[in-house]
Amino acid sequence: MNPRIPTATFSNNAFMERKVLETFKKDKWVLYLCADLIMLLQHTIKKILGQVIHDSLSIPVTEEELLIQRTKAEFEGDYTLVLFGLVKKHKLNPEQIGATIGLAACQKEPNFFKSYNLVKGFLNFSLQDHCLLNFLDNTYGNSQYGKALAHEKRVMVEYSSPNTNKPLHLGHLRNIFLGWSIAELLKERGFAVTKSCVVNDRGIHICKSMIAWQLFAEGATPATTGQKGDHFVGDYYVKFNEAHKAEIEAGIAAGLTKEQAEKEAPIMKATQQLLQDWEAGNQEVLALWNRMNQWVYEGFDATYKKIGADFDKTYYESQTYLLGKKFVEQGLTNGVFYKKEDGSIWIDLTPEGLDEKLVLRKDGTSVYITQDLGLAEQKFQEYRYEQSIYVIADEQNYHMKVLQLILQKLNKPYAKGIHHLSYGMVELPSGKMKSREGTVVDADDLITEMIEVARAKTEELGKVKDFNTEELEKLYHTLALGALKFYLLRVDPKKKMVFNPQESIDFQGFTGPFIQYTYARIQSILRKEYPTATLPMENKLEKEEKELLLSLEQFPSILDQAVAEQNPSVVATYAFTLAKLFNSFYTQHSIISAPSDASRQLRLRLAALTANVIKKSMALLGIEVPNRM
RNA sequence: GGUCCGGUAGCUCAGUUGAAUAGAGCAACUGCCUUCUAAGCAGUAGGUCAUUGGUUUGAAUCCAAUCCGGAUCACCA
Repeated sequence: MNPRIPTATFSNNAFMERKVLETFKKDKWVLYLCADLIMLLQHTIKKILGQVIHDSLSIPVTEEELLIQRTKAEFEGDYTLVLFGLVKKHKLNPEQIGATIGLAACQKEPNFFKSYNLVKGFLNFSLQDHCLLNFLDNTYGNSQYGKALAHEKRVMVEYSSPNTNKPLHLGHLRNIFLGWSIAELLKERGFAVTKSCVVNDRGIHICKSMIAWQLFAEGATPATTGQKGDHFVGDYYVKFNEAHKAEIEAGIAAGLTKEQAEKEAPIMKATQQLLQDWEAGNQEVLALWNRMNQWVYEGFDATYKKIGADFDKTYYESQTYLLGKKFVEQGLTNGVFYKKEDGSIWIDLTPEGLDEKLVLRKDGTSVYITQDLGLAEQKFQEYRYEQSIYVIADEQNYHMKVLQLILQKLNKPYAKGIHHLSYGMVELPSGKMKSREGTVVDADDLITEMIEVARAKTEELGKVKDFNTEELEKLYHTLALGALKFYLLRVDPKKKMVFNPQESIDFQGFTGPFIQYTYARIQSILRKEYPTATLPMENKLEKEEKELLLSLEQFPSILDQAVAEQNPSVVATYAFTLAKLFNSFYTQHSIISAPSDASRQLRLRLAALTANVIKKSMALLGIEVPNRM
């Protein structure tokens, strides 16, 4: 029989227990989280210590007031209560209350706390091994570990949202990996998620590609050239810019100013004409527009498939760009907007410290913000979301602020649920990527290069010589995308990052393949032997075993943290730390040849649970793990 | 100029709801494959946490000022 475990949170029923928390982290956006209380040791410790402090010192404390952290490696213990807060608030002596609390806690729950020690204001507790063994035995075979029960909170995550005039580049990849991962993290923690994509399929940019195609293609198509559709169309966008540049130079040579030359360039005038024809519904123009967009979509789909991105709903700007006009009428009637003499319509955001903002041009056409207003409404009508997350680069911080503010002023109930997941741009050592100057790192090219690197490394190591071609291709793909996705997701989204194409993405250290490798190693053991029988509770834990277990136990709260902060790098860092802990354990202790049956059962379970958690963590980042590599 | 974001080891980054001697990876150097996969492990070296002042028992973290870098403030999207 298992020893008694001293709180209700460890009972079987507690597995179903849920708690809804409100988390405010940095921004005012409210997020509801569900935490499975069963596994959270920290929570249990707080509960016990709160009671102990109340009983032994007659001080009422809330759990929020207690600061519990993992004990630093150089001190003895597992978890530490930091006493300074209590000491300050109640003007107490840390030596005295530390001793009192430590003693009382160990006496009250001897099956939970093994011992305590006091160093300055830090009260360190060691936990009884069997608490952790119990956790391990209950969890190791559970592939659902980390998953929260479903609840009714609906969230929409919009990401990718490309223009249709050029192929996806490295910046899109950061956006896509981020958006996809956040959506999966939300799902894992019980949210009902809709992944959406807004395709900017109309406007001057696509007309540029169209005009260049008309002028220079001589009827060529992706089919006749064998080129991927998005690249094909992107090439004409580049050709437009080359032609435009030449015409500008000619204009300047003829005595025009730069601005005049840009505007008056024949190819630019033709492009504007094309846009007007498009808006007027010119059949021929629409046919070409449809045809070229179709080429692009085929290209995008191939890339999405390759990187494992998917969407539940796609909005096309051509179908939604007029929606916002209703808003403008509404806002005019209730006085939120006002009309200037020339007929243009504005909103005054100066009371909020922003500027006056145009919402409708004097010719009655809508601007960028107008479209987004309409689309927000459309999304809400269709999905009744409580939160709507926009994964958009930080250059649009102002735009998103304005969008939310206008919706608030219009009293839209969904305004407060709008959240801009703002991420930093990916730059090159030479600075920003510029598609006009051809300095972008193309997504497809980059993936191809990564696959080559994966192939070279794998061949060099020669560990999978028995793999057939198909298995090898699959492995290279898994490793290449693992390296790339991890590279882009391991850093805080809001920080801009520099990508150096010269230094290829690593396969060692803090990387995807390092973690994949750890997983493959574990699988190699589990193929030989999978844990059976029962786990003897008299096992004494080695230092490395305990470290691993304490880390594994934190997994659900790591996921909550990632969701609350909207930050997959939290999961990436965790997965890396976990893999490192395992590798350290692995080199010091043999699993198959453990000193006893009891120990072997323990270590097999540790290996199995580590593999599960690694697999789940990586899956939430969109990264697959191989059984062998 | 207004607003916002950032500055931590040679490089890339963690740590920023204040807490023990500021941590990883890469690069450099030293060890470890006859034993479950060395894409690994163990170790050495590397820091004025941009600067200055303040709050505090305690500051990379909070406040103020300054310096540097970036974004944005379009009848572009």
